[in-house]
Amino acid sequence: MTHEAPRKRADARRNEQTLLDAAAAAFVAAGVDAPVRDIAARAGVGVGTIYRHFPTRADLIVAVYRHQVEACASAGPDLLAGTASPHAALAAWIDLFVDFLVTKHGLAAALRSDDTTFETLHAYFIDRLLPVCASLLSAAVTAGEARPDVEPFALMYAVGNLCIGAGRDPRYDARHMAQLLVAGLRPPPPAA
Amino acid sequence: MTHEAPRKRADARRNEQTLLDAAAAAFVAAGVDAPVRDIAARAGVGVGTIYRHFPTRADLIVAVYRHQVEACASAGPDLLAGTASPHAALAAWIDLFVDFLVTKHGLAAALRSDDTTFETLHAYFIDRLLPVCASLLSAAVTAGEARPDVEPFALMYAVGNLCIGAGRDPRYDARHMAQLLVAGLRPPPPAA
Amino acid sequence: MTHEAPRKRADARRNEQTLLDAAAAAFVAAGVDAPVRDIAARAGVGVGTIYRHFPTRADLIVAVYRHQVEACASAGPDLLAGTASPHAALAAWIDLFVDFLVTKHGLAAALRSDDTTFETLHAYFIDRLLPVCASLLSAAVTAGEARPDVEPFALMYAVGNLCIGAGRDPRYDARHMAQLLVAGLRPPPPAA
Amino acid sequence: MTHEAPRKRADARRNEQTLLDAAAAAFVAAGVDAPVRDIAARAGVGVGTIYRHFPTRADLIVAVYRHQVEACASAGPDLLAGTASPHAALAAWIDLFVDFLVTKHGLAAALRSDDTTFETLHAYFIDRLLPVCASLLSAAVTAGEARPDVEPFALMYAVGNLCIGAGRDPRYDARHMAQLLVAGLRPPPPAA
DNA sequence: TATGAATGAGCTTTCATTCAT
DNA sequence: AATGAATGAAAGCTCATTCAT
Repeated sequence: MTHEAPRKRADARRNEQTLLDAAAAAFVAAGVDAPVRDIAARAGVGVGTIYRHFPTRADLIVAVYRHQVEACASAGPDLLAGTASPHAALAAWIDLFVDFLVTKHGLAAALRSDDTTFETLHAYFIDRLLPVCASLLSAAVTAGEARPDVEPFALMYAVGNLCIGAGRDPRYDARHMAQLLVAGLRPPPPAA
Repeated sequence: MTHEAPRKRADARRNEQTLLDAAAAAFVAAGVDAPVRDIAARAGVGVGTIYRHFPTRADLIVAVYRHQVEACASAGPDLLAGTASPHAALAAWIDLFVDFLVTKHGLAAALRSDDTTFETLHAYFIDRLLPVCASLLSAAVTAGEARPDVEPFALMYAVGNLCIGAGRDPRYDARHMAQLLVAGLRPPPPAA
Repeated sequence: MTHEAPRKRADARRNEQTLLDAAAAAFVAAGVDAPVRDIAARAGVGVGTIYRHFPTRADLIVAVYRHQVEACASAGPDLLAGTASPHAALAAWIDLFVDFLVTKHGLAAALRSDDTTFETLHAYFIDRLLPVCASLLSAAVTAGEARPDVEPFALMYAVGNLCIGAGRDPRYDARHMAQLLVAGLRPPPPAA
Repeated sequence: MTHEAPRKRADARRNEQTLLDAAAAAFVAAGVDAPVRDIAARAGVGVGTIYRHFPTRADLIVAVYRHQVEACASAGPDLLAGTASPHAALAAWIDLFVDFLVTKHGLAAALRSDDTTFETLHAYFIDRLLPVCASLLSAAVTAGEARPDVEPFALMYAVGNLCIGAGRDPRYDARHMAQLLVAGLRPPPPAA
C-alpha cells in the first residue's frame, strides 16, 4: 500500500534472483557443492549475503531448483489425464523426472549423500514429488499395468539413483535404464 | 634358513590384514574417502604405514574389496551352468553383485564419484566384472530372454547405481529394485 | 561516505603490515621458508589470512623486502652523481646492497636456493637492481677504473653470495669481503 | 695376524665404500641432503646400515669428500714451493678449492647452512683447509703481495660462499669471481 | 543489510629416525 | 650386523563459516 515496502521487496527479490542464477551457473560448472565463494563471486556479492538468504546449502539448492521441481510435480496429473494408459503416463513422468535430474550435475548424488546438510533437500523432493509418483503408480496398479508390490518411495529413490553420474560416461544412458525399470514394473505374464 | 624369511613376511601379511580390516571399517563408517589418519588410527598404526603398503588410495580400496570382487566374478560361469535359464542365471548373479555392494557402505557411491582417485577403482570393477555380466546377458539374449538393446556396461552401471545409499532408508530395497530392472530386460510381449 | 571505504582499507593495511612484520621476523629466525603456520602464529592470525594476502610465498617475500630493495635501487644514480669517482660510487653502492642483505638473515641464501618458490624473488631482485649495478659498473669501466670483462649479473650474484651466513660468525665480515671483490675489479697495473 | 679379523675388516671396508659411492651419486643427483632412503636404495642396503656407519649426515658427507679435501690440503705446500710467486700460489690453490666445491652440488650451501647437522662438516673443512690457506696467505703478505688485513678464515669463508649455486646459472662463473677476490687481496698501489 | 577478512579444522604427503626381527 | 617396517612430526593448502565494520 505504501510505496516503500513493495519497492524494497522488489529489490530484494531481484537480488535473490541474481543469487539463484549465480548458484545455478556454479552448480552446472562445479556440481551442487560448488564452493560458496564461487557462487558469491559469480553473483558479485559477499559470501555473507548468501548465508543471509540461504542459511544452509540445502536451502540454496532447493531454491535454485524449486521451479523445475514444481513443474515436474504439476505435470503428473496432466500426464495421467492425457496419456493412453496409466503405465504410459508413469513412464512419461519418469522420463520428465530423469530429464530434470540428469541435467543438474551432481544433484542426484547430493540426494543420496549422507551429509546431513542434504537431508532437507531430500525431504523437499520427497514432499513434492512422492505424492505425484504415488498417484501415477497407483493408477497403473489399479489398471493392472503394474505390480502392486512396489512402493512409490522405492521407485523414486531408484530412479533418482539411476541418474547419478549420468552424462559422465557416454555408454550409460540414464533415461534408457529408467525405462527398463518402469518396464519391469509390469506384472509378469501368468506362467502359463 | 627357510624359517627366517617367511616369518617376516607372515608378520607383514598379518599387519596388512589389520590395515585392510581397519580400512574396511573406516570405509563403512565414513565412505571410501575416509581420512587416511582415521584408517591409521583404527589400525593402530602411523599414517606412514598406510602409504608404505598402499601408495595410492585406489590401491587400498582395491585391496580391501579384491576378494569379494573375485568371488563375484567367478560365480558367473557357475550360475550360468547351474541355473534353469540364462535369464534366471543373470538375475541370480545380479543378486550376488547387489548383495556385495549394499554391504559395502559407500562403495557404490565411490564408484560413481568423479574424484579421479577412484578412476582406478572403477576400472578394476569394470575389468573384472564386466566380462562376466556380458556373458550372462549375452546368453539371455541368445535364449530370447532379454532384449538385445541393452549393453552390459549400462546394466552394470545401473545396478551399481541402484545400490547407492542402500541400507540408509528401510523403505528402499536395492535388491528388489535391481530385480525389477532385470525383469525389465525381458523382451516386451508381442503387442498381440 | 568518503569515510567508510577508507576505514576498512586502513584496517586491512594495518593488518597487512602486521603480517609483513611477522613474516620478516620469521624470516630472520628461520629463513624465508619459515613455515606458514609460524608466520601466522607470530602475526596472531590464521594461516588463511596469510594465503589471502599473499597467495604464494614469493609474494610474501617480495612484499617484505620491497621497500628496501627500492631504496637500494634509487640510491644508485645519486651515488654516481655525488661521488668522486665511478669506482668509488660502485663501491659505495655495493656497501649499501651488502648492508641490506646482511641484515636480512636468510635472504641471501634464499636468493640462491634452487627451490622454485624463490624464482620470482630472484627475478625481482635482478629486475630492480641489476640495471642499477650495470650503470655503475659501466661508468667505472668507461673511466678506466674497472676491467671490462666482468658482467654486472655476475658481480651482483657474487656479492649476494658473499652475504650468505654473514652475522653467524664474527670472524666473517661480508662487507669487507665485498669491498675486496670491488677492489679486485680495478684493472691490473701494467706489468712494468 | 689372524686371518679372521683382517678379512672382516676388508669386507667392512668394501661395504662402506659401496655406501660412499652411493652417497656420492645421490649427492650429485639431489644435493647433499638427498633423502637417506635414496642413498640406501642406491647402495642396495637398508637405511639402518647407513645410520650404523654414519650416525649423522655430516659424518657421511665428510667421509664422501675426505679424499678430495685431503688432496686439496696437501696441494697447498706443493703450490707454494713450485709457483713463481706466493700470490700466484694462493690464486692457484683457491682455484683448486673452487673447482672442488663447484662440482659438489649443494656442498657449498651446506657449509653455510645453519642446520646444526652441518656444524661438524663446517668444522672439518676449517680444520683441514684453514691452515693451508693461512700459510699461503701469510706467504703472500710477507712477500708484499697481499694486504695484511685479511684473515684466512674470512677468505676461505668468502670463497666458499662464492661457490654457492655455481653451475645453476651460466652467467655466473664462480672461479672468475674467486679470482677477482684474490686480485683484490693485492695491496692498493700507493696513492701517488 | 551487505561485505569480505579472518579463522582454523582438516586433509594429504614426505621423510628422518628408531627398533624389532 | 643388517634390514626395512613403522612411526609421527611437519608442512602446505582449501574452504565452510563467523563476525566486525
